Amino acid sequence: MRILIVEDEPGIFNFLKQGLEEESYAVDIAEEGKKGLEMALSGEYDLLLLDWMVPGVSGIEICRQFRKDFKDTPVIFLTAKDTVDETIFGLQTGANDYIKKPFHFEELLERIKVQLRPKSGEHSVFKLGNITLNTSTHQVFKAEEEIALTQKEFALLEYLIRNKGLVCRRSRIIESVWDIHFDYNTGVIDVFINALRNKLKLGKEENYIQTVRGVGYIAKEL
Amino acid sequence: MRILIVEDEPGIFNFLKQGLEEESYAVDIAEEGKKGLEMALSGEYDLLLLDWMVPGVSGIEICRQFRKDFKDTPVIFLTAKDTVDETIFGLQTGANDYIKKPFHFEELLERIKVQLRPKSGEHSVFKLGNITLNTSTHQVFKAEEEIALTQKEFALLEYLIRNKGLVCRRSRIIESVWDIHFDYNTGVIDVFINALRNKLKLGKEENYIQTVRGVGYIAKEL
DNA sequence: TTTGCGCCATGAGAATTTTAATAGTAGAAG
DNA sequence: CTTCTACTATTAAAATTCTCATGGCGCAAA
Repeated sequence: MRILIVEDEPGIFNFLKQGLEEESYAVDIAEEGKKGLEMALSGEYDLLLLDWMVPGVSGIEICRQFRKDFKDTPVIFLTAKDTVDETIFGLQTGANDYIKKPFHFEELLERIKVQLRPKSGEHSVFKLGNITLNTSTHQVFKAEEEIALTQKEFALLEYLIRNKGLVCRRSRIIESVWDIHFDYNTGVIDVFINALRNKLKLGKEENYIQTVRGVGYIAKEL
Repeated sequence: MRILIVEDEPGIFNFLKQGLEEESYAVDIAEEGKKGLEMALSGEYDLLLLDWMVPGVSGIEICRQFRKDFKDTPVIFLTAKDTVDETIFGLQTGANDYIKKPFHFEELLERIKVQLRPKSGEHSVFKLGNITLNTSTHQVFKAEEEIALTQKEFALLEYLIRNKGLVCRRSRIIESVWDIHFDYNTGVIDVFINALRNKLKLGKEENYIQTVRGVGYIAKEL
């Protein structure tokens, strides 16, 4: 999932960029309104985080322009406490949510997830090369052949495919798939990656799940 | 967790009540403003859901009065689309969030969870009789003795204790602890309840985890 | 190119989790 | 009070998941 942040304060956008990237979002920054609008209109993004007060074109103007072309992409405003009442105007121009500064990162994350959920929920079928994964039936196919996977194997594959093309860090995999948030020190991931590669018969020609040395794994088309 | 809904339309409050109770919240309804304020001020609730347009004392007035005594209890407004701009005024008077009608139940649920999270996060130690469960160290004690539990055993016990005093339906347990949201047809819960009762040595005198025939289980003080 | 280090792959065994079968029990019906 | 039925308790075995040890391999430095 790609997120565009339009925000001029480095303290804030660096904090956001780092945090969101750790959550496996792909993040771009625009420090100024005109550039932000231009990037937003490129259509590359799944969600916009707009600062209310940004130099150049205002956040609300970006939102309005953006909405002309993109009716479904969620927009969240970051607003200072004392401009909350203006922000409501932003909501009327098509923003989906706003969050008051200072905010807890966790809360922002929740709101982002809420906004992105309906869209990702629509698609219950994901593809990776000739592999098809269906989250509603919990089935996996390699070409025409159904592959029987266990719960954890399925969950791991789903995580990798949902983040197709993005490097998945071990720590993030452990958190998302195993729900372990504390002293992480285990080799389970390797074992299950191994199991997936075997069951899916991924040889050298079909190396869809690649190792990223020192970091984790990545699922990608060849 | 106890939630008070102040809302006059039966169609809405019944829908909310049922949905939230399925999520193991305890829900009360006030169909009218004066009664709603009175109930809110009783201090029994962990969260308020206020309709903006409610007969008698207005939602915003309830919120303002309530805030005088309860600084930390979250308040969420349910607002019709065409009164959004007034709602901002509600946010300024101390509401924590609002949601536009018509809304997706899932989204409301997320927002409720967000608001309740910080409070429940504060406490990492839960008690049930002489049993102590610590979520940050992942330890469980029966009186002074530490009891070694496996992951699933711990998760199940945590779920039961977090919902202490409330009946936990099998379907909810399966969803929360096992993360299974589809055709549920298994006897795992029974097996793990059994394991917990054994490990915690719950005899007839210390029947902290009781069976609710046909529904599920309940953890309660004696 | 060779060496050395550290990370990853792999396989086997241990522990946990799940299934499935049987026995037991509460509550309804007769 | 007895019987029947449906649900729960308990146990053992099967399946999955996890740990651990060993060997292999990539990458960097010499």
